[in-house]
Parts: sequence; C-alpha cells; structure tokens
Amino acid sequence: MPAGTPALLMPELPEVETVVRGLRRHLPGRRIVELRLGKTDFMDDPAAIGERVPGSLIRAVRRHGKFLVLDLEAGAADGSGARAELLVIHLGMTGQLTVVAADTEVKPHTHVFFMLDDRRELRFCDPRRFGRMLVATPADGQKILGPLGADPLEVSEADFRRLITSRRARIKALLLDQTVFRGMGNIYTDESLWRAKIHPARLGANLKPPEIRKLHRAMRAILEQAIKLGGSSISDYVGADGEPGEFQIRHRAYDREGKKCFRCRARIRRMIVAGRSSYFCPKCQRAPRGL
DNA sequence: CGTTGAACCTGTTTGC
DNA sequence: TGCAAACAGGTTCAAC
Repeated sequence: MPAGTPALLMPELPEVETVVRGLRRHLPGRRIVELRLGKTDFMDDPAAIGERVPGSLIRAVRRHGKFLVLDLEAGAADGSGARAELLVIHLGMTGQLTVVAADTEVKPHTHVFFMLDDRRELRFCDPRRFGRMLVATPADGQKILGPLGADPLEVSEADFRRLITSRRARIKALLLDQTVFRGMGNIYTDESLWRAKIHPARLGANLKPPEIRKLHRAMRAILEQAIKLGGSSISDYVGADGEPGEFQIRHRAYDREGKKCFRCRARIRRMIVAGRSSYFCPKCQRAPRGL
C-alpha cells in the first residue's frame, strides 16, 4: 500500500454507489430535525446549509458520478410551503457518511451531524476535508451536476467510441475527466486499462476500434464487479452502517509496482500520467511511440 | 485544446 | 530512535 493511503475508503464510483445503497436503507422518509456543524471550509455556503436543511424531509438518495445527492423536501411538516432542495455531497479522498445511533462515539474529523427524527444521526467525517457539500435548488444543482459526462455503466459502445476518439488527450486523462465520464477514478482507470491491454499514455484518438471495444467492456465489467463486492479495495472500508466490510478486490495493476503481471509475469511499472500515479504492465500494455 | 504543477489538508509510511 | 520527505483514492486553477 502506498505511503499515506488512508485505510478508510476510496471514493470512486463503486464506493459511492455502495454508500448510496447503504444510506437508502435508512434515510428516505426520515426528517432532519437539527444540524450541528464543525469545520465548514468544505461547504460552498455553510449558512445556507444551516438555514435550509434543518426541518426537511429526505425523499431519496442517489448518485451522480462521484456525487451523492439527497433529495429533500423543505418547508413545514404539514406540507405547506414545501419546496424541493438538493443536498449535494462529494466525498473527496477521505470522506465518509454513516448513519449511527445518536449516542455513538464521535470519530475525530467528524464535521457534520444531521440529526434525524429516529434518534439516529447521519454523520459526515472527512480528515482531509477535500470533500464538498452544498444545498441547492434543483435548478442550481444542475450547475454542479449538469457538466458531468456520461455514466460509465450506461454509456453505449458507440458513444464511448465517439467520446474517446473525438479528443486528443491521453486515454488516462480522458477516463479521469469527470466531464467526459462521471465517476471514474485512478484505481478503476488503471484496472480497466490493464484489462484492456492499453497503455495509459496512448492518445484516445489513436485507439483502434477493437481496443475501444475491449476498454468499454473492461471498464463496465470492473465497475460492476466492484459494486457487487461492496465497492472497496482495501480492508478497512466502512459502509453507511459504520460496519467494516470484508470486501477485497484483487488489484491487477494498481499499487502493484515491481510485482508480476498476472497475465505475463512481467514487472508492473509505475509512471505519472495525467498527473497521477499510473500502474501498468510494460509488456501487455504497449507504450505509444515516443515514450 | 491539452498538459503540468501547485494548492487545498491530514495522516501514514518510508528513508536517511 | 527521530525527523523530514514523500505520498495518498479528488478537484480546481494558473501558467505555458
């Protein structure tokens, strides 16, 4: 495990999906009766959250890329003056959302307590505070969610090809670009490229149709498997119920520098591509010319 | 357009 | 042993 890797959770698409599914079992139908705030520098507008969230009813929990969205119905409990609000949350690198009994011990770096009407609390904990939180009308929420690209699990092969070949950036950069595909992160990008045998520094526009087809399939298969396994790649993952999981995905490339490729036994290498650590097999994933 | 590097912030591991 | 450096799953912005 690389230095400093927080043994908490890795919020890429499968992890956020896992959190959303966990929250869905507890939150819809609950009312947020009170809010307590710690540090708020990860909020767009802390005052707005303090004013508009308390008293609201949680209608639904959903995911948009790596963003979690709570659909709220704000206004009086009798339904008068009801208005729709979105609570938009990004977990950044170390964010956690858990639903716990109100008397549960508070972990360090817990910055938001959403007190519910069933003596429980939704808590947001984020040591690095790279996360983000805001309340918005559905229209304003579109300013955040609207620019996000295609859902990697839904995108058709034809659209996938078009999105990749119409750009001149490296494939690694394209997969990580949230305005192209929403939800891909560093781990699953490397895993998808390894499975499709494509070097991260290849230009998207230069990929051949069979390669694009393989990548499309690899990406979806890996994301689906990760979701199925509970969306975590390290052992100390904590789900929405606060319970540690035993989810283990065996990385094929990510964080395996110097180890043998599971396909060809060559040594996995690491290089910086698109500003991020990138792990690949130099034999299976042929480097583009000029590298 | 696309790339790079720095910044945001805290914690853990590595290396001297 | 101790301390500093390097690094981390994310995003955003400035500079080239």
